[in-house]
Amino acid sequence: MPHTVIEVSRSTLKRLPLYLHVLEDLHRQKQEYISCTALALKFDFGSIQVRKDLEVTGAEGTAKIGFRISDLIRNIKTFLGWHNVQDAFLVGAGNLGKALLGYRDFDLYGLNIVAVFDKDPAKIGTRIFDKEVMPVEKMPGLAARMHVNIGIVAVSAIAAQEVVNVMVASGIRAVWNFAPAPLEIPQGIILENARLTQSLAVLSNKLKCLLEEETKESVPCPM
Amino acid sequence: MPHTVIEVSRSTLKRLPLYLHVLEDLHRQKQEYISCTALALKFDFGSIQVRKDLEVTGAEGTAKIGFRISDLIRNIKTFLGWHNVQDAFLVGAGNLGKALLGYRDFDLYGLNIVAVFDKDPAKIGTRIFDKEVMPVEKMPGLAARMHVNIGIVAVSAIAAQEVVNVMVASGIRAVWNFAPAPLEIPQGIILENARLTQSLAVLSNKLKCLLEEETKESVPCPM
DNA sequence: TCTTAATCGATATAATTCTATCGATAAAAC
DNA sequence: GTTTTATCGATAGAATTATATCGATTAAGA
Ligand SMILES: NC(=O)c1ccc[n+]([C@@H]2O[C@H](COP(=O)([O-])OP(=O)(O)OC[C@H]3O[C@@H](n4cnc5c(N)ncnc54)[C@H](O)[C@@H]3O)[C@@H](O)[C@H]2O)c1
Ligand SMILES: NC(=O)c1ccc[n+]([C@@H]2O[C@H](COP(=O)([O-])OP(=O)(O)OC[C@H]3O[C@@H](n4cnc5c(N)ncnc54)[C@H](O)[C@@H]3O)[C@@H](O)[C@H]2O)c1
Repeated sequence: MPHTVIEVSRSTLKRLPLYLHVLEDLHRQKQEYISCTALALKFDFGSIQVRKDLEVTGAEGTAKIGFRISDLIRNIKTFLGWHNVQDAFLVGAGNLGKALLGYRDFDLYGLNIVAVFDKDPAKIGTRIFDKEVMPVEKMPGLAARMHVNIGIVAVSAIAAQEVVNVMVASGIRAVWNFAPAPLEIPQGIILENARLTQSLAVLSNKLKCLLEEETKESVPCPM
Repeated sequence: MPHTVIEVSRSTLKRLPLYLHVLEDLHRQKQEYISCTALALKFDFGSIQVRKDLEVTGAEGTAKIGFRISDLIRNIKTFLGWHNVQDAFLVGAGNLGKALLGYRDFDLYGLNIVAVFDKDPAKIGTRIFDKEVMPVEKMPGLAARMHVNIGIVAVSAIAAQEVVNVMVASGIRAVWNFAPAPLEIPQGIILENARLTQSLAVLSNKLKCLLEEETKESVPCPM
């Protein structure tokens, strides 16, 4: 029997953590069930969207009462791979790198930063959130030994490609990139860009439209 | 004559900063022109996509040689509203807040953080990247006086709604939210969520599929 | 017990977004 | 000077994604 490939859109994938956060909140408040209708109220999209998204995780609801929250949480986490926390290397102990190191909730999102690397001699050897900053040269050896699959790029754009190359050579399977540069990566390695500027671009454009609309009146701006 | 409303998709808006970064890089290297074909090589989508995106900014190219890079940069920045830098307030002087304060490139992206607020008495009065942390109570007065339109939320999820409410009451027009909580906001105010976990979710899911595919062989996983 | 109302699950339709095609144009090659 | 090639700009078509509809199901109320 041919195992049918379930197509999961990127959009759906990106909505799942939104649901998860709300669901964990409700779970802490001891609520047991929720309907798609109720869940959708928290967002600016509809209940059908929510139901369709939850469907891909294999969740099953009951008519009239909805879904069991604990089931949904488990299903979403399993679907995303967040039930098993993955170890990760972080390269770049700068402003952003420090923030990521200090983020307490990554374990909820399946991520555990186990080591930090930098190339600045002034930073190497110092400790940030109880982790020693190591020279990049140590990465290949450690990656193999510790079976680390995820590499986080938090260096300047100019250095990003070089860092990724080292990561790939070290056996890293997935790269989470915070630098604004487009990176080249061999086939079979996962690359995901976390670009703040994308989000900022949407905000800026909307604000520009809003402000323009106010000064010159009757300037149409799509919202 | 009816001014036709140009529909700009969110997807297009989010790709524009990607182009911008590459273009500014090429500009520094004194390259004068680029074709959509060449630009698209940097990304995992095609040249037609690039051309269609650039079109919305009003850019005009020349057959055989492509677009003048300086024109493209100007057009994109104008379209996003990044040619005029907007002042912004940041609330939450924690790990992430500090990283944002220390980010040198925001001026390139039309953003200038002019003040920082927190509610922790231990932090109030301290200086971070040469900016004094102020109590949240001071925001309403300052916002009106300084005509600040953008508010950045970098507090814990539990406090985010409360902070946004103060921002809105202070006359903030656009909110850039880093907390994972869904926020309620009145009609007419812009809300943009910068959620790292969305990006992480895509990465995690892909990695999970990759790893599963390896252990049990012949498990199909959509990529 | 029977009716009502809310919700799920599946299917169908609509909207959006991406990709391909083709003539026009401008530079380069011949 | 003519041909060739690369690219733009516009339009048409395909694919993807979001939304609506409808019967089935289950709990609650009459
Ligand atoms: N700070 C932010 O809020 C923010 C926001 C969005 C994007 N980013 C991006 O994240 C990246 C880091 O930003 P930042 O503000 O932390 O910069 P930063 O300058 O504070 O830190 C960069 C760190 O990377 C290290 N580094 C540079 N080249 C290296 C190399 N080849 N190998 C190892 N380490 C190297 C530096 O020594 C430094 O410690 C940049 O690409 C930036 O554009 C930052
Ligand atoms: N650190 C990261 O890398 C990271 C990544 C993704 C998302 N986030 C999100 O960003 C937010 C901040 O994260 P963080 O790591 O900086 O947390 P943090 O605890 O280091 O900082 C939070 C800051 O907000 C302040 N604060 C709390 N309630 C406040 C209120 N009502 N008014 C004013 N200030 C208040 C606290 O005093 C503290 O200084 C969180 O919602 C977190 O989920 C952080």
